[in-house]
Amino acid sequence: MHKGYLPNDKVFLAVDCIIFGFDDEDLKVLLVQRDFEPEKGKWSLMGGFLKKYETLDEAASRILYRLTGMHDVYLEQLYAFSDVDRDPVARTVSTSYFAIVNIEKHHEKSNDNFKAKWFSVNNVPKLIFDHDEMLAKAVRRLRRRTAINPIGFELLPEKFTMRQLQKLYETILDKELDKRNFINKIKSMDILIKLKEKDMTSSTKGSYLYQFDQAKYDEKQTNDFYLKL
Amino acid sequence: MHKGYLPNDKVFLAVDCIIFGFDDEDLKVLLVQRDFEPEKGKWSLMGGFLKKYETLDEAASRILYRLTGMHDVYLEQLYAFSDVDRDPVARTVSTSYFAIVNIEKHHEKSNDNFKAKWFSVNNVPKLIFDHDEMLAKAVRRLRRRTAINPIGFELLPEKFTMRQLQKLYETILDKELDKRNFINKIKSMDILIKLKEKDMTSSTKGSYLYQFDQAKYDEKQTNDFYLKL
DNA sequence: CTATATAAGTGTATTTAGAACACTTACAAA
DNA sequence: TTTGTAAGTGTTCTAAATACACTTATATAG
Repeated sequence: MHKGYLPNDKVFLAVDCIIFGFDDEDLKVLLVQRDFEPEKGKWSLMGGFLKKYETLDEAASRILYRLTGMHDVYLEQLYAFSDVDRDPVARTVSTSYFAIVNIEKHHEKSNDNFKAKWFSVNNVPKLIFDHDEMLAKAVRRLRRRTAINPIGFELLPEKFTMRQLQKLYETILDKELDKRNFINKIKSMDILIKLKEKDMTSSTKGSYLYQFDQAKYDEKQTNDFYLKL
Repeated sequence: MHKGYLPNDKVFLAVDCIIFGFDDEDLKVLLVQRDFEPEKGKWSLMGGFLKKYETLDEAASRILYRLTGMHDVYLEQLYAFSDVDRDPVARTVSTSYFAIVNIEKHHEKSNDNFKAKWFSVNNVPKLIFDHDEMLAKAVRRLRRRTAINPIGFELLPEKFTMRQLQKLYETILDKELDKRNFINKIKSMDILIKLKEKDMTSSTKGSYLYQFDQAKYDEKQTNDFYLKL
């Protein structure tokens, strides 16, 4: 064996996913109830082990797909957690990823093999191991990301109203925003398409629906533009 | 063994350190010349393997101390790199850390067991494995960090002039800053102590020396304040 | 059919923060 | 005593962020 590569130093490398969604009311996180020991019955993030022939990104995708049936989801590496005793079974380092998924789409495809449930991030049960810490870190990262890069669109249905979008940002950032200022800022980004259709469920007057313009967004991405709220 | 914990899934977990310094001219990075295979003789980041009974942070500290003899250095976890073939010897995932050290202090304590050398970040040799990518990511992170949090003070001697500080920021951010605007912004942060002493080396007039006020800084840290340049 | 209630939609004025800009000063060396 | 060098210092202009209030469309209840 080569210098330094001592088989005894090998450890388990896990991947845990913090999966965010939004339901017009709350920012939610998808948790699973463990059906195996240790901590059977407790709530936890969806996780798994890194396989020999995949990258961490691939492992995160695989784990996410296994639970939600969804591909092409926004996924971002968050942080590697490595407390020596974080996992009581064996020395395991876990690299956490956060994902942003559309709850509607998720409900169509969800995998019933897992006992999974959406929880409001403000009302999450005690999680196993250091998963609370992971979740807290993910929420902070999501807030910062959202303030820089409009990734939040992933959380909305394909067609949405300005008020839904505003509600989403208010929920993520956990602060109230002014309606007019918000609309102006969003319009100035120029990445939305205003549709002729109206959504009539929220008011008698009805409110216009918008669509995210992926092409324009990609175009702008190159010269780093950003949104500050 | 418990469900999912398959010994065959264990991997090596390395830690690589991107060590930044500043010498009044350039932003520098400390590299080591490998004296063992593979890639013997090539330049690389200082690295090592995670031991069974330490966290990643502890491993990074240990590795940094081994090379520089320095404790209490700014260290931040950067990113976990996991390409399947990134290390030709064995499947190894590497968590990278970036460190900010004071070059002067380093020179006093440096460990001669390693062939280490400071390189300007703009003029770095080809590195082994994916270390180029790690370095590039670290530079980006350092830029963003510096624009938010005044961590750059770690790179300066204990007493420094405004022009040195400005030069440092210009170097990190890779753009020129206006002298007066810079001073105003720094002063408005109120985390520096202006000394009676002057530094006479840079000009005939001499320029006042400043000191970083750790106490005031810590105080402000709580309510997240930041610096935008 | 008229009145009422509800959420949507819209523009301007004020404040604040960022950027641009040039001359004077202290001192050493010629 | 003159000259050269880097330090030090405020104000104006511009752009961005914020604060703020009334009108409109339409369904429903009286």
